[in-house]
Amino acid sequence: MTDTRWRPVKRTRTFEDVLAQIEHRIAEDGLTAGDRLPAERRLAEQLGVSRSSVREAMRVLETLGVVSSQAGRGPDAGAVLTSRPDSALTDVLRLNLGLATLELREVIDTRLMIERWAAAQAARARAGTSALAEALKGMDEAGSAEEFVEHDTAFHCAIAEISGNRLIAAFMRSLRESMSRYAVEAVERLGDTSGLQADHRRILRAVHEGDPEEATRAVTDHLARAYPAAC
Amino acid sequence: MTDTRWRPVKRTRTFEDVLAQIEHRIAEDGLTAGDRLPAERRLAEQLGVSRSSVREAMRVLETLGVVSSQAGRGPDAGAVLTSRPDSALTDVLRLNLGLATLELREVIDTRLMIERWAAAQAARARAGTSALAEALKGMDEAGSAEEFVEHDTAFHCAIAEISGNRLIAAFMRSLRESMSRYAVEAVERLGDTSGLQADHRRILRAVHEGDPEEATRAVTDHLARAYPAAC
DNA sequence: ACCACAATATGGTCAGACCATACCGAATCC
DNA sequence: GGATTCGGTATGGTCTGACCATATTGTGGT
Repeated sequence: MTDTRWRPVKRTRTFEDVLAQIEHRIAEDGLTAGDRLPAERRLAEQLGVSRSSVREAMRVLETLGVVSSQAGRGPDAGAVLTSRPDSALTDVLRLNLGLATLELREVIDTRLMIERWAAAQAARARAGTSALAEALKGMDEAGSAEEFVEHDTAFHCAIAEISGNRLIAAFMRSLRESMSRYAVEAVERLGDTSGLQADHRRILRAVHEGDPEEATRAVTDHLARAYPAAC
Repeated sequence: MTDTRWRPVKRTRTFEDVLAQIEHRIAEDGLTAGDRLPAERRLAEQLGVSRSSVREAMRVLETLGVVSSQAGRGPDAGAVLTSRPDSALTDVLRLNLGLATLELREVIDTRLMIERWAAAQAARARAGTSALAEALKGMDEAGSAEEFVEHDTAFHCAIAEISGNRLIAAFMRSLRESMSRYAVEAVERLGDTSGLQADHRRILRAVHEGDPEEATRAVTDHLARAYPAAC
């Protein structure tokens, strides 16, 4: 008991230090999307760590959707700061769904919350309903459940885009992607999609005419039809 | 042109293959939180790749909140499957806010959406208002803006917990954490917190009495007071 | 039975090498 | 002079092998 000193319970791993340094530098230097980070070897030298640790930090940043790495030479090469929260959110949701720690019910409720909000906002914005009409046409012409769901996703994501909130739009896309498997199953179980299409047309009309309350109601009814067990 | 064959535009990096394999195995074997993954060296051998690639994949999985690595030996050592979407969501939001690609307005609107939903659900659940009362007391006794915000966060997160939806609760926590800096600024700018506390008491009353509509209104008014510019 | 200590399995880190990619620039050819 | 070709070079991607830190497990002595 003479030489063993207590240490902080949680030691920080090297790559975590690197992460903190990089994030600090981003805040300090006011770096934004498009700016380049130093090369891995250079960063390793600057921080006095091995390249492996820098690389692990890069993987984390890439996973979080804030850097994009590109080999080669020139202005586009190296680690460039970006901002793609989509894939990160999607991965988080998909993997946690796969581990069965989130129940489908929770995801569907979340989706309902977002769709209601987005539809109301879109009705207030009253812009760009052409994307909605196009998705509607795609669903009409769909030959399989997968194809139908694909355009259905486009329809609902377009509403979120129109709402103007990129965070919510990204979250919407992630939710749809992570549960696309279940959506296909739901459509197949339903068989007939004419009811869903009637709902879609009602939503489109409400958005086009700028009626937030009706849009909210329409979306609520739509999801109640799509997921009868959960709602 | 005799031997150079075209390759798919996007080559997959080794660690991405490893990720896919692991995710596939999770789905295939029905692994859930608590189960262990093979050791890094063993996994590398099984998949025929280097340990570095396996480690980079582990970093990604850890970032996404689905594995937790522990050195040493025994049943708790190694890579264990978990499910902690919180830190992953928080990091995604915080870093993307830091890159100024998400505007504060978008985050606040998202928060408003979630809080309205959560308050209504909590009022329907009518359970566990003791955590709310405790947070309220903490805010009363707070000596600084930081301390006030800390208990304020606890209050609002508790509402999300009561709602019973873990995904939305996790998202709420992440939103609060990633914008805690701005919350402190807002409280300091406001100076007097008595108005906020009156709002909190009104929210608590609505939840306790099981009045979803009043809870929604109370939350809306509260956030309008907290972020006057954004609402 | 207990305790001290070695063995071992695990993640964490490092150094150095080599490959693949893509730009840059100089040499070459027309 | 302009276009083309080809080597140089900076970058990320991968591998190997070693060593360290940590924590359990086994073993031997008391």
